[in-house]
Amino acid sequence: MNYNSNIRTKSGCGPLLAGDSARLPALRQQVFEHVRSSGRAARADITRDLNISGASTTTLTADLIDSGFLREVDEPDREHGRGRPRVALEVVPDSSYVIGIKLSFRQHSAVLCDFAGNVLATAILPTKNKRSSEDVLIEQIIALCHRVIKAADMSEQDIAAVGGGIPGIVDQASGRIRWCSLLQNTNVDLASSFATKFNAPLFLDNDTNMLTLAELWFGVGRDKTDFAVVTIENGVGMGLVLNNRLYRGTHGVGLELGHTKVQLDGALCRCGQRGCLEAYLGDYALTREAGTALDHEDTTQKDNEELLDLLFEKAKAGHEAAETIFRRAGRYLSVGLSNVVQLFDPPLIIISGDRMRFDYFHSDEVLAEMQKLTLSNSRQPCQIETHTWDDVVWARGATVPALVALTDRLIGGLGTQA
Amino acid sequence: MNYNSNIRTKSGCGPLLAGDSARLPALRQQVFEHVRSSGRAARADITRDLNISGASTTTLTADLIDSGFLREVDEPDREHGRGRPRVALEVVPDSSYVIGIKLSFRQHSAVLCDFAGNVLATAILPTKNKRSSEDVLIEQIIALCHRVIKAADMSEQDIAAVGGGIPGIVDQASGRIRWCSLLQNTNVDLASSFATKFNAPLFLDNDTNMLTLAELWFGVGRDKTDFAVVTIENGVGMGLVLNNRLYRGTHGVGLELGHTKVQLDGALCRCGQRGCLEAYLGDYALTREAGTALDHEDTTQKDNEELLDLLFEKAKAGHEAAETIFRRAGRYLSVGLSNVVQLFDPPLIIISGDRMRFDYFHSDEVLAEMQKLTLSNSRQPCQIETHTWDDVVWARGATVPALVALTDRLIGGLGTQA
DNA sequence: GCGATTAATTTCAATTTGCGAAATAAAAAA
DNA sequence: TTTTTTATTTCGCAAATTGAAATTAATCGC
Repeated sequence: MNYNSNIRTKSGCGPLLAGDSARLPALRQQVFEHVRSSGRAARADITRDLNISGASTTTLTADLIDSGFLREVDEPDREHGRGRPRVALEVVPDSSYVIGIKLSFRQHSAVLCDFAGNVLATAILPTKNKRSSEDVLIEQIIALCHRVIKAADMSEQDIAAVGGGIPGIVDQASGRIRWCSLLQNTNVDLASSFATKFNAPLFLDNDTNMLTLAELWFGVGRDKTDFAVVTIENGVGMGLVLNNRLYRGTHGVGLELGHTKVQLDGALCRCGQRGCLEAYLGDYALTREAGTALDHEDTTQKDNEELLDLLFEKAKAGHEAAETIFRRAGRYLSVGLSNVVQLFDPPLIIISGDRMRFDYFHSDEVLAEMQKLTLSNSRQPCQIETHTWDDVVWARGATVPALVALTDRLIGGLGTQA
Repeated sequence: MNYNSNIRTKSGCGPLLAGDSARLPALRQQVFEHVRSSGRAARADITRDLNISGASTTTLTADLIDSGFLREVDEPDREHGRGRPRVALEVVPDSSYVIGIKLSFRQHSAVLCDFAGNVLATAILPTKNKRSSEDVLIEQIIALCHRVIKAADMSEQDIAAVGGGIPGIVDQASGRIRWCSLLQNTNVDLASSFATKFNAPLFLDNDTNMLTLAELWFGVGRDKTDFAVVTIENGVGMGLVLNNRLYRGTHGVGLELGHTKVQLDGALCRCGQRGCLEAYLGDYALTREAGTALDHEDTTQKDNEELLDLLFEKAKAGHEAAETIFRRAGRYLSVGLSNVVQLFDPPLIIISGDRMRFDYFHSDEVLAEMQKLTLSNSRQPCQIETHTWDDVVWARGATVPALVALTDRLIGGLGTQA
């Protein structure tokens, strides 16, 4: 008999499970996070922005300063009116350090950040373009970490946490990799293996999520509570921030914009379906028509990457067939984006990823077409930004879970969600 | 494009605007809401579920009982093991009452609920099928309210708040109607007008949102933190619950599933675009092909609604052309649903709305096709439920904002979000 | 029926959190 | 220099919560 079962004769109304919704972090942690996100903030700013009393601010900042997490900035306030000048506070950057890494086929990238989020060093580890075993991948990650640590002239002991973004499906809570295009095996507990060989915990997530976090923490997403990030690399992915939090979906499979259907019974996708957006935008989608569009001898002995570049070059030079390929892809991108706008109504979409170097994908035409495809019920058009595809940005996003975990551990009890 | 613009060197890192995210309601209110959502709960349950101390539970419940919001249930606990038996608490239902209404073309519906969410009475006001002026609509609403009040044998003074769902675009915060298919004018401040003629405030929102709230508060959505509701009525709409909250999008325009594109350059939609989902599923989409499919004399002097029913009847009787129309619509519905799954990855989609009476829209074929169209990366398939299209359910959803506002006012200071 | 046991609830004395008001500090303006 | 203005600190105080112990109300084993 279960004596703990609730007495539930009548079933009531209203959402269940409300209790688990994370409590707000303690004020102390909020103050710290506010200073970190502001870069610099005077006590008066904190009082105003967090809507707390000045007395509390004094107490809390004094505590944080004593603990060595904050400090006063000497540099006098540049300009002020009357009254006692405000004293800016800032995060003591060298109280902790974290590493963020992005794993991909061509190369792994890493950044080393201090506790204030400043990048202290970056490193790159070129890799061979094939799937590897878990052991090899771990070795590569550790080699990469050591490389970036060395670049920053530090030691492994200085690193408090590591975050990593991988192309694949991760159960972010457990750190278990369900599937990853870099790995031969599935269902790999990379985080645990890492923990046995390195002096800091590893937090893993899907790489698109990491890029989305990069935009939320360091990019244009900082002042938005909701936005979407669309990535066009080998596949087409999406990350979503809702209410200042990364939304991961139920299965943590990632939000598969690339496999939404834009054409019933359309082009064949490598997932086996027809009409997926990716079947028009993915690299294989572009290159499989290259053979038809270009002279045969041009296409035979090139690898995919070279072929893509050739195709792009031809298109830019005015080769009509080649241009059609890109134009069509751009048109379907418009459809995909307009669907995102219709379904989510975000104020901002950030488009990123390696393939955005093909300007057909961010031409005015694509954007205009997208706006045209979107119901404009007197709404302001959704803002679209195109961002760099620099791997370091992705790696920097990977520092976010590490910073969040670290902050929770050092400063607060209950967590902010990333 | 400035590629480094997203890395601001000295301005800090992390999301800005974090401070404004609503504080949690006071524990007192959490206790009340937990009891209401449980139907009944003993103090020991509250202590466990809310993760607070028993001492607090005693204090808070005593306070709520004193204030007349909760009471102990006499009825002894049916079964318990050793130890002092727990005493169940429940909401005092008749401390306040609210009305919820759904406005539509054929009829307006209303329910009257007590503070515990129990439906005490319902009422319906048939209307003529045309757009009306603001004054007429207000009169109808007030007439409807009085009708449901009378049905419950109460008086206007007993009603503490009214919630309303309308087919249109509402700025839910201000109560201003940007556009509504029932109204001749746009930009109508219905809530203010109502306040001058009725003794309780009116909270307005889009009707799809109200249905979504109904599922969150009274339906299968209660134990999910995230789910989607798809409505098929005249148009195709969507409501989304993320993290136990209704997500409204930036512009509050509603999430326009009906105007996502499922076919580039596809069928013409009444929005002027081509290839919208609604252009295959909307009533006009079905009826415009009826003339071609059926004998001419059958179709001429019927109105849309009759024509639809005739078409459905013929299809069920085996009329091939008629059947194709529904089958195709069902197929596109599959595409739309699978796109929702790919983009949001919700654990549950609830399909509702008047048109679901056509079983072609919830046949096994549609669901099977949808699952087939969805990447199944080892994920469990998204659960799909088809629900009744009863107007009372919508109206009941409309009580939610009223109940929430009331609870905030009576019991807590700061609000839970609906 | 009677003590032992168990679980729910209450009591009570801290403790912690955060605030308002007044005091103090540091600058510009008069 | 004095006044004004703004930032920060000081100092109780009030409210919110909690842990530990006490109390209550039931069952169990004999």
